[in-house]
Amino acid sequence: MSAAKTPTLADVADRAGVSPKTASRVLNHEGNVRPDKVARVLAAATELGFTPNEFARLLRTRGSTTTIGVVTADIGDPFWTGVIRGVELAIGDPDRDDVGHPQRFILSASTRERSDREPEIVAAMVDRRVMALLVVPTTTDQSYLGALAERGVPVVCVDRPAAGTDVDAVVADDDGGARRGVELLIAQGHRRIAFVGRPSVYTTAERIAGYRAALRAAGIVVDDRLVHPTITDAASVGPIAERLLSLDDPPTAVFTADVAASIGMLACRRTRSWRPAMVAFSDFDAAPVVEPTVTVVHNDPVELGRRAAELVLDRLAGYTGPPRRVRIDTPIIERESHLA
Amino acid sequence: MSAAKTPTLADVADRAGVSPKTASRVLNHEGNVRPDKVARVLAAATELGFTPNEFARLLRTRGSTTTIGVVTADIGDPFWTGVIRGVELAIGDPDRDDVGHPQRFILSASTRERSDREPEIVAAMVDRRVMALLVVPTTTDQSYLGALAERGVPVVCVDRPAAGTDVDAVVADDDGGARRGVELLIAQGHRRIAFVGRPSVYTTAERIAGYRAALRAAGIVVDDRLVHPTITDAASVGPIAERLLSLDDPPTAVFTADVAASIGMLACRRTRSWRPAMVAFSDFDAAPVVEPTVTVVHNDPVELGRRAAELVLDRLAGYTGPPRRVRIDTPIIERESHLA
DNA sequence: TTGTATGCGTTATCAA
DNA sequence: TTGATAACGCATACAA
Repeated sequence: MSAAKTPTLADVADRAGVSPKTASRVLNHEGNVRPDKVARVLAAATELGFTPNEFARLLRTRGSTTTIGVVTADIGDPFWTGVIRGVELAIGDPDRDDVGHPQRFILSASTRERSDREPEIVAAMVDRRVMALLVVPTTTDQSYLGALAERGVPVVCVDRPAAGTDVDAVVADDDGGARRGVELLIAQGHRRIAFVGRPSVYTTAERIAGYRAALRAAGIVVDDRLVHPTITDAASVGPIAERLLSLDDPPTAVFTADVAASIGMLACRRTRSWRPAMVAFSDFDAAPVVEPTVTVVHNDPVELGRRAAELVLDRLAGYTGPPRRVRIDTPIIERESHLA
Repeated sequence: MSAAKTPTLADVADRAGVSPKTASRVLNHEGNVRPDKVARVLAAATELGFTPNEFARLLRTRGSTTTIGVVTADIGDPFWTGVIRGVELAIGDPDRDDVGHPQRFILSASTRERSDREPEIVAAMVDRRVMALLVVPTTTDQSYLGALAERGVPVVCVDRPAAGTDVDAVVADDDGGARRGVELLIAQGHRRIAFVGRPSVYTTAERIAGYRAALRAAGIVVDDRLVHPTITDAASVGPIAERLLSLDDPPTAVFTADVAASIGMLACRRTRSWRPAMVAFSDFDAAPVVEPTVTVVHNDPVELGRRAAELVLDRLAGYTGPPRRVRIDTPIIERESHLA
């Protein structure tokens, strides 16, 4: 509205009766300025409401921003906002050694259904000179990220490793977590254990692998009719439960591979007479308060984001070693639902 | 690592054998360039891997970014990430009339415990020339936002109105929602109804107001020993439940004012023999699947964020009217827990 | 301690 | 259709 042109450093200098350079010195606390001029410049800056133009500054200093780019998959899933929360926590952590760092920001965008936009979004973020990038890979090829890392932009993949290139990555122990979860059910004597979850390129595959490994180790043959990595939301668990129940030899236990599957399964327990034992991948708010309380494999998006941000901060702090892989533990939280 | 200097427009122009301006024309699709030169420039840009320096461009064009700044309170609360999700959805909505808009981003930061940082963060975002600002007010005075709005930066407050200035705001119907929720309990014959929730400047006050209004309207005198806007997390509900139960005349129903209170209350129901009727403010994943299913006042952070972003987009599209207040409905979702 | 001249990478102006 | 030149706002090098 008001066209009141944003005041520049030159305006401040004029008003203070000094040269632009002196004003710059004052505002950047370089010292070597007479106290009275310091006062005049400061006063002028306040009166004018001067705020430095970050673009001009960064253009001149060839610096990068204090911003970390975060590219997630569909933002509709609270899991990814949990990751963002973890990044927030890490970059604002006062315990890190680089105290007095400037305010850091998160520049976020999600690919939303169209994973082909992933490279575009990354490119746009690089144009905006983000100081680092966190990417949840959704495409089948992240080789374009390698070029970035070589250009000196720290890149970390989250939740899944990058395909086609070797960059830092933070992933959860999907395989091991699923395996331990299913083992818990096997230890209760179950031999017919269903797998229910949503389809996903990497993580679901890993969890299915863990599920199969646990069964194989126990000498149980995998029945593919029990494996349903096909749900879209909690509601879609209902029909799957029907099909499972209609089998000659229905499962006596269920491993739910994500929160949606778990919520859906709980709904089935309520509305149907079916009461299978249950272990869930990913903890959720209600798990400790429903009846029975739900035993889960803890999969913490916040921790994922936090560790990823820490890898980034390490690189920004000077680490130049080879790409690192961090695997976040997925410990079992034993509650009641795995008991027969 | 590799110091491979980022190629500039001049580099592209050199390689294509044209002037920088011509290269610029081509890259910005300004037209009026001979086809063969267009091809040469495009080829050179690709070969060099040229990406424009956004800072230089914005400096020159005096433009603002395509970024919306979002300042939230403590990012530890999933409610705020829900708001961010809503903003994401709105700014990426292909149904809006401004199709073909450039990739828009969210620049986010949270004040984390220290609400005094709110103005600093806003200032830093303005220095970064965000095209608009969404703020969840945490301080007691947002008059500094008024100046911003006058400078032409669209500002929208989310969840709570700004104090000390009149800017766009999107808030939930906290008062009405709480009132309707409590009325539901009164209709079931309850007259001793407790209020449990976390302290908060604005929203909790509104919800308590609704709670009181409902009681007053029913001729029930408010007993302050039943009002506990003091929890910090779900676990802190336990001691409060003890105190409520130790009263001569314990409540027969509870209104939980936020998700933490609701989860905490569910835990109390499990671990104690106390089974009060219950209505909760804010829906949560497990509400439809616990026993009994929880009747809630629906408070949708995603909708809050979405509407806020829409106000912003309206202003960016040219709306220059007076500040608007949007109140998001908080409809009751009747399930079972309100029944005695 | 202070100021002048120059350049960062891009676009705008205007003349050719 | 093209290109030389200036300017955006700031910081750096170098002088004074």
